[in-house]
Amino acid sequence: MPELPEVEVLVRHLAPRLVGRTILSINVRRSRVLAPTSIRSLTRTLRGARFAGLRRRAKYLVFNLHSPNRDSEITLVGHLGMTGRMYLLPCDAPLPKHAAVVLDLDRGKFVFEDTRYFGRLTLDVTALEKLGMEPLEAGFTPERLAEAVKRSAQPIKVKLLDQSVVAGVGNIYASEALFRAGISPKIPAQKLKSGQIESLWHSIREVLQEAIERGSRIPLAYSGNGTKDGLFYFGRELEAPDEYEERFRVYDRAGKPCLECGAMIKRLVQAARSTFFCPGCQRSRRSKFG
DNA sequence: CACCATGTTCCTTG
DNA sequence: CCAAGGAACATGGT
Repeated sequence: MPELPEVEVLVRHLAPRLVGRTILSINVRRSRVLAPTSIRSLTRTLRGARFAGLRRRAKYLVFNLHSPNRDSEITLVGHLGMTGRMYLLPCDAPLPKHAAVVLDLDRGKFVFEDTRYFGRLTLDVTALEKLGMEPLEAGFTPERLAEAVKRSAQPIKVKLLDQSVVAGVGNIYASEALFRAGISPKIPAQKLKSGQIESLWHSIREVLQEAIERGSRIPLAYSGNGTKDGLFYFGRELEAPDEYEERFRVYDRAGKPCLECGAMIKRLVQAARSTFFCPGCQRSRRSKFG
């Protein structure tokens, strides 16, 4: 679920439901997800605080709260890791097996669930300081992308996963963007021509923007017993069948024909992650349109 | 049992 | 100091 588009859709969903709510109590069931914040510190800081805002930065959710007791502003940082979810439930709803943190609110409760517990909900803000450009914002230009990448010998696919360069692109959309740009994932970043950089810049934005738009159209599923509030879910069963076909053009399609040229989509491993690409459309020399 | 999984951080090596 | 590679984290699906 969680790359930039999924987090963006989640933030848009949660923000209006969360802002204005007050935290009555904090229930930490897996303290690892708070690290390096302690249970005591989180509990003391959040009790009585009210949600004032929510925004996205890369794949992070940034919650702003106000504490009336201490008259101070609080920043709470969330990350979904690989399997994290955040949603609102009625206060009497049963908790999922892997609920990591539960915040009881003045109306309902906020649940952070994460089967693998790679995610975070913490007062530690340092991760945000290391992040690079927001690909959908004005500061992201072909020139800045070229500058950020021109001294790296790393394969471009690996470079796209580096959150200090372009923040928010993950393993799925890195493969998808390179496919659309007609660029081989194996090319050393510094060897990209300016035309390819421009094409890649455009593809990154296009792929992310389209995913946000698709995610915004998918109805959210709800956990709990028929009570309809808040479980964000990106399951294929919720998507129209015709849309599922178009969701990814190369990701997880190894061995299937390329929708553009019919060649067999291939999988390779880079930096211990799977990369999917079309050997026909993504040559090492030039972009699709020369 | 084997391998795979939408992510990040830490440690080692060069 | 930096770049790059790999293991670790933890659980579940196929």
